[in-house]
Amino acid sequence: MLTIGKLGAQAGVKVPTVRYYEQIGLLPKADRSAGNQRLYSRKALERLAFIRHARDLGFTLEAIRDLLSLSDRPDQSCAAADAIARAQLAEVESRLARLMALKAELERMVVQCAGGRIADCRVIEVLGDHSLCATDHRHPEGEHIA
Amino acid sequence: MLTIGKLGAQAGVKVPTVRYYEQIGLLPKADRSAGNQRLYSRKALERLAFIRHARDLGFTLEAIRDLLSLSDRPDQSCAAADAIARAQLAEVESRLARLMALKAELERMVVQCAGGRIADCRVIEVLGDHSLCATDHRHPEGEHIA
DNA sequence: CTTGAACCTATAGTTGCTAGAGACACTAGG
DNA sequence: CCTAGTGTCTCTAGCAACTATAGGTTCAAG
Repeated sequence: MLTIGKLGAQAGVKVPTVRYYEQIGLLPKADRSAGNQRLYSRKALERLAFIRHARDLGFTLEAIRDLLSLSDRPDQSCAAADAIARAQLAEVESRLARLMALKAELERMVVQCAGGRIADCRVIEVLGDHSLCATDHRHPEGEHIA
Repeated sequence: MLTIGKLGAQAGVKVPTVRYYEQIGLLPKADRSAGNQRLYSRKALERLAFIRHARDLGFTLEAIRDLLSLSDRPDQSCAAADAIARAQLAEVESRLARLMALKAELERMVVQCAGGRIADCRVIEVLGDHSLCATDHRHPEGEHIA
């Protein structure tokens, strides 16, 4: 049995975050010691590592909740898990495309700032004029960059 | 003079967001009509477009606050603006690198899910085992991961 | 003149944590 | 056995950057 500190260290998750995951029901309520301290099994560590890894991959806690509930019923088709991962992949690809465009624009901005005065600064100028922008900045559903 | 709705529409910013920007001091307090409704000049529209564009580029509101205060004093060196833009570029490049790694891993996950049962699902499996992960997940600041 | 859209304020909710206060529990050394 | 120093407990509040809701007012069109 692990205390919350060891658990967090082994999973790479901070202690308050573990308690937070319990609070929102992503982790089950932990068993307690005689002195009311949380105790975790190896299984709990695996579950937490799963969460940690999925977070690293950019899954939302909601998606992770779904994946966890799927993995709790291992006899069903994995189509649902696949769908979640595919959606996540699409998300990542779109973020990637946007970021590459942004990188190009930022590079243009930075290159053109040659130590002049602000009045001539491309950084300010480019930011002030959307029409100079090569990127497509339409936001179909009011969503922003993560 | 524009009402808040027209302003928002022209800048591509939602009305509550405009009010929020005023509240946190990113936009100056707007003039009001006889009936207490906000009225905006062309200049205010430009300022808002600047903010919108910078947000699209991933600048934080704090960075934007700095850029705006710079652009209010156009006689100074643009070194500061350049520094902000360069920091932003570095941010974007690092996010880009991470996202590309994530994309590779997600693709691996998705490809390997061939319509089997969850028990064999790579999506779940890969998420459960950090060691299968190609990505570098080290945490630079004194975090001990076993 | 009336309807309905757009506006107003104020407050609370969102996501995914993080930080603080003040109190209790456990462990190692003397 | 005592004490010091961690680690843990609960609870509350805060962060970014909005978004949503409630309940009211103003404005422009028909």
